[in-house]
Amino acid sequence: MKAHKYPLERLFRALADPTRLRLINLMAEQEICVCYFVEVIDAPQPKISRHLAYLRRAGMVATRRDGKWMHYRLRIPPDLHAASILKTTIDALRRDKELQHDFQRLNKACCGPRSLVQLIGAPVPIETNKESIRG
Amino acid sequence: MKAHKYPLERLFRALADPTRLRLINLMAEQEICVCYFVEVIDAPQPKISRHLAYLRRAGMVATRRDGKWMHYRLRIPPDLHAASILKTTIDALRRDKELQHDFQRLNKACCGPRSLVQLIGAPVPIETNKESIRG
DNA sequence: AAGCGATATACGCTTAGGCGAATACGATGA
DNA sequence: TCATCGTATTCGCCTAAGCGTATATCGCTT
Repeated sequence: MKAHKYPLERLFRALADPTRLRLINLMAEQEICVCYFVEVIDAPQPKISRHLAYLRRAGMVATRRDGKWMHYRLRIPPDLHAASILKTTIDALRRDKELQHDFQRLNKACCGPRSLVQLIGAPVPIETNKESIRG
Repeated sequence: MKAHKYPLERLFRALADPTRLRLINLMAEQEICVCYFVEVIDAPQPKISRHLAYLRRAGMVATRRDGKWMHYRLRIPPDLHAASILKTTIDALRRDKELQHDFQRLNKACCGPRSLVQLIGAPVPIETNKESIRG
């Protein structure tokens, strides 16, 4: 990642990609496992991992390992303005039709009948950030 | 400019550049003439014009011609979330030391002794957006 | 250790977009 | 109409960063 002159520049670059916006939308209220990102966004796994790595280098997500599974969650930016921008962004994303479909696919993958063999046994997302992001 | 999947993506790309952040900061409360941008930011004039053109294509600024001079002003995004993000961004920029120096240089160029020959007779910035951006 | 599933990284290619330098354009005034 | 000034655009070059493919790594299980 390039060195940025202003801290906000790093935030805006991280937000300036459609795949990363989808990832952020999915993480808005839940810690999510990579396998669900791949399932919901329906993109090649390396593409998902690369964008998650970008968000991690930008300091926007934290990770938690659970055996073979990696969970990603949003980190609230310490800067109040950055946090406000991120919150407003998430509120805007929630209004988008296609991103609402992402949530439906997430619920189907996580909580519906486990018809997909490769997802059986994968860990279910747990809630996070609820009070800090949306409170 | 690329076609963007989500409207916010266009906003974030426009904000993801240090020169454009400086331009936006300077335009926050005033309509500004290109010659002052060049003077304050102290960059080659084509660089300033290219970034202003980018902001215009992104729908973030409007222009007004006054003889040979071109004035740029911020446009409030019609989308409420985008407007909120822009406002928060401007509030954050105002806290930055270097960007405060930009304002000092602007005041010197506009209102101080006109020691710089090429600025004599250039139009003085007029206030704009006061109630909509900062109200 | 070997094998496997989940995830991360490397590689090669392509494109958006930044830059400086040169040039084109448009309005004014001689 | 011609020169000049302010501004915009074009050109060639370069880098950040996107992509798909292939491969490496890591944790678990046998």
